[in-house]
Amino acid sequence: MSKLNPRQREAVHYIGGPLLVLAGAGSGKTSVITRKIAYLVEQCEIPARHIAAVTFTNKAAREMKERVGQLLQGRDSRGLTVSTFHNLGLNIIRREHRTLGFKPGFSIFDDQDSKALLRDLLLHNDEDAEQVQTVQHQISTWKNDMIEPEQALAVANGPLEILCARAYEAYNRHLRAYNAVDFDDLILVPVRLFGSHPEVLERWQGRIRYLLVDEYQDTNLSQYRLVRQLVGYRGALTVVGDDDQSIYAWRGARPENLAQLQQDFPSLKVVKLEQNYRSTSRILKAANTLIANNPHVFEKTLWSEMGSGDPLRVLHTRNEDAECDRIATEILDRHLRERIPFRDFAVLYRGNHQSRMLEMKLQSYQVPYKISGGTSFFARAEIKDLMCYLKVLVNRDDDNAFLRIINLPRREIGPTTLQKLGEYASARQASLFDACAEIGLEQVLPAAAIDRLRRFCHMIESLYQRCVQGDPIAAIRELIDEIGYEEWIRQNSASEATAEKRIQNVWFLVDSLRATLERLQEDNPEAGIEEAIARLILIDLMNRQEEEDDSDRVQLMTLHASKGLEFPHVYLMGMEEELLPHRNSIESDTIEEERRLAYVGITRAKRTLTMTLAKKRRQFGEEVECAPSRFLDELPAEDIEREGLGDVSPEQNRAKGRATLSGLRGLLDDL
DNA sequence: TGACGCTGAGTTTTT
DNA sequence: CTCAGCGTCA
Repeated sequence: MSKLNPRQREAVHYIGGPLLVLAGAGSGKTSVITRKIAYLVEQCEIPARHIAAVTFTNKAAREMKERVGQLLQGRDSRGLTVSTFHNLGLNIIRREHRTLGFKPGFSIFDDQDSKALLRDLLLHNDEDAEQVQTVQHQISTWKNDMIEPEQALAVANGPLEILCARAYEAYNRHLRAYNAVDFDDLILVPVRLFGSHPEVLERWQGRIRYLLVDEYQDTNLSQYRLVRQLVGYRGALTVVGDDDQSIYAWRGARPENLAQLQQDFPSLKVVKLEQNYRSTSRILKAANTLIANNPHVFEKTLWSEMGSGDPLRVLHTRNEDAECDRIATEILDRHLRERIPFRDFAVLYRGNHQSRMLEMKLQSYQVPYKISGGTSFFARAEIKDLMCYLKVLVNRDDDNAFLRIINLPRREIGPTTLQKLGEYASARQASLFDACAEIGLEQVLPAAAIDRLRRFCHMIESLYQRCVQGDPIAAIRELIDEIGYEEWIRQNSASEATAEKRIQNVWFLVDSLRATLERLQEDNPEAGIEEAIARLILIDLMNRQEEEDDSDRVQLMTLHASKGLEFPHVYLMGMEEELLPHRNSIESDTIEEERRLAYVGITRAKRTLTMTLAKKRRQFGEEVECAPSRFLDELPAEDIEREGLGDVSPEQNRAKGRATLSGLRGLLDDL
């Protein structure tokens, strides 16, 4: 992809003012962003350190960085910022922590941490902790909408919202006390800082002289504000996005931010990328006609030069068993007959639960597959444990992390001791860690308990000393040995094999920490273990592990997870009312986002697309009749082959899959 | 601490 | 139906 098409070139070369690039699926938007960065550095002579590109995921940032590095080949890319919104926010908070009143080495609360904190707070107020999830979600929504606790309380409607608003206030107060921020704060705190300290904002505006934003349709209100603040009125901005691929409104994304740009910048230039380099024209035609049913601010029609390709197929099956069986046998068949590698197939679905039956079928036919999604690296218990040790190491006020590891491995410190300690600490306005050292504690706890607590604190303290004075990575390795963590994992694992895997994860984390620290020190020799740990909290190591594992497997994932990816052969299962337009979306009348979800699924396919649906489905124990998805009626009938409807009975249809399978035996014998 | 049984929910998910 | 989360009991 060394040649840019005229539209792409226009998007790369236009630097006269704010630019919106409407990049259809598969139109080479990453090329445009990376080429534009290179262009800015080489042709416009903007030093790389004054350019920032912002993405949503670590993976996207990493890929972009790599591609820019290739383009600039040794030329000066030093100081270039390519990061996620959250990472950028983290950097801003770190640099400005003094102004913000944070102690250095603050903690970042992830989803589970904040849930735990909320549960605590709700229980304290005698509220039932049933609705932690709801409360957490509401607080996150408020934060993304930039609503402060007081405002929330003022606007709150009904007892539930009042409860949420109160919890919000307490939650924020406690975060402060822990010297911690949550994920939403990583954006929100910088925005507030810039709002109240123009001189700080000016400094950052001077540093970021050109800003590029990817996936702009996914920005929420606070991210949008951050972009606008950083850009100021200079308008040195390129945003890339696609309103038709906005599928995250349910978590605060505001696709209308795309249209909003025209009001913010009357001089906005719009470039549409409509040539698709991925799919056959039949697939694109289907995508175009489907999405034409949504209202649009910017019209766009994808086209390609990849030839018309095979018709799309819609397979009607008797039930979900037949549906999954058909997909599994057909993939196996095409793999053997047409020599298509397994990795060229993807099966996409709306909800994670849909993968279960399919997995069983794939296993029974011995088709190798890989599921993306599921528990991420950082959600694994052993990684959380170790991360909490690291968190306490850099921020002893992080009571949450403290509580997780104080008795792990077992140190004979039970709930009663911790409760007493907690009461003492909160009366003294001290963190749990600091409270352990206080003389007054001897009034409330037996000497033996205090001794055990202090032994723990002392261990952390001496570890910290070793980190600062000597080799921090070596010190952390020693710590893991010292606490007998490997032993503990072995005792608490179901099998020897899983224990080994978990131990490997632990050492992998330590090694990642080492690598992160080294990388940070390249830019800034002053960087210490604190920075590396904070950075690590944000890095999704899972992705890196996955990259290494590029074995030949069928890919299974949700439609959401498939965004940005492409596969030669795509199966889109569960094309039914209540499933693809999901039931909740039908009820809440948010069909348009569901349609975009279907659009995303269709546009993942390069060569063939097969959609499947079942007539009946077991749901919550009972059999339910399923209606075909309305989206099927919105596809061009002339490009679609239907199977299992009318001319072929469901039984014959099922037999069809089987027949090919038995034919495979012969093929196998030939090999 | 660990095993068992009850209850209730049951989209999508990144940072 | 299936699984997580919780509480109870030995």
